[in-house]
Amino acid sequence: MPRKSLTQTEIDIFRTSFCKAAYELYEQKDYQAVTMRGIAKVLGCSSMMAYRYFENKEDVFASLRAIRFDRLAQTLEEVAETLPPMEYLRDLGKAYASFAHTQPHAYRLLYMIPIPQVKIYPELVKAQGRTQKVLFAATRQAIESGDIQGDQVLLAHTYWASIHGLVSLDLANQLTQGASFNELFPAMLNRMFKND
Amino acid sequence: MPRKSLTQTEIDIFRTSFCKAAYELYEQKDYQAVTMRGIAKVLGCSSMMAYRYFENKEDVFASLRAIRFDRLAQTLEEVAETLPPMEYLRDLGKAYASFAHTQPHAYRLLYMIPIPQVKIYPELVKAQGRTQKVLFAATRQAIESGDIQGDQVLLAHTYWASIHGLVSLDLANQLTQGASFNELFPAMLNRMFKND
DNA sequence: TTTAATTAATTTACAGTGTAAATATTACAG
DNA sequence: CTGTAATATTTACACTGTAAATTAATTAAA
Repeated sequence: MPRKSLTQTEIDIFRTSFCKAAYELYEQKDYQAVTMRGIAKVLGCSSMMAYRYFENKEDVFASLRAIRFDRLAQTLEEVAETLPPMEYLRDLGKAYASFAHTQPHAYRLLYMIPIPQVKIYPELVKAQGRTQKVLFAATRQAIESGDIQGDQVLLAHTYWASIHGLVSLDLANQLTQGASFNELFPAMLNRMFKND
Repeated sequence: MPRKSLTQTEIDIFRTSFCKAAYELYEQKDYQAVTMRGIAKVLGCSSMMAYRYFENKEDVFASLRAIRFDRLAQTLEEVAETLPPMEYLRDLGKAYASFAHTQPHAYRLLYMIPIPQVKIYPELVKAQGRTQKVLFAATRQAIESGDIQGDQVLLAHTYWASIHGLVSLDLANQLTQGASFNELFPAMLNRMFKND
């Protein structure tokens, strides 16, 4: 007697297209301009559809974030593992910065828009971990091959933090003083790999 | 015949107390929870008072930002210029991280909350510049004393970016993998100053 | 084929937002 | 007092997220 429930794939399709529309709005304008009603209008459904398949607006953005984190992870995973390991590390850094540079909205979403209670979105935590994993593995390789010495966790974070720092200063328009990212970044990499 | 206009100091007093109330709300909750009506209620004035002495809500936040940037600059300026210059640089880094760590809300406001059209707020640009100036001067000292070699702009940005990167990853809760900021930061400084 | 059941989806409603426009209040010069 | 000009408040509007009420749709049983 009951009406047929939606299959999981049908639900996934809706969630996916909802997220896609949401992200396009976010890219065109900004965070504040993304409204539940606006997204629904793009999809041609009622506003409340969102609340059937998402918890709330924050849940939508958590999904957007998870998707983008996974895409960043994929980008890093696709970097060829050349030898020596230091070259691989450098290529990872380049790929990371390139992702941020070519998709600034995505990068801002990942690191520069506050999300309260990250931990209640396990998919998001998982996607974050996937991104970190690549950098950590590369650092371990470089240590094991003897190219650098030191604690793995420390080295990985130092490397990551430096790149992220430069990228986010750039995206926050803080790189004044006649210093552009494209000049600073290669020089920074050279410096980091100079003597070890 | 006209009613007495407010003096500039009276206007300044209002703007200051309005900003103070706004920042307290921002600290207690978050960006979204700061509303023009809410601030006005704290001050006991009507909501529209804000619009006489501020352009709009964004203008209020630009002021909050400028105030905090100036405070960061002051913190850095107060760091004693010890010798050798490398020690001074290290102390600046510590002070910078300490500011971010003890006042995470302020730091987030400075770097991690998007503000469109920074350039139309000259006071904000000025306060940002004041902060940068200290770091740049210290780097120049270290170069002139021969403690480090290289391009001044590059070195200053590399140093700044690394610290900022670690701080902001920490505030974004991205330092998992059993690595805390308090462990990573001193080790990072040691590494940066090891061989130059 | 009608009917009852049950889920999906929409509509309505509410409290709250930023802020423009209309209104009221105040204080001085004549 | 009265006109004037500045200050301050009130009202109003178009939005927002989302809870609650309602309608629509689809199935299985009678």
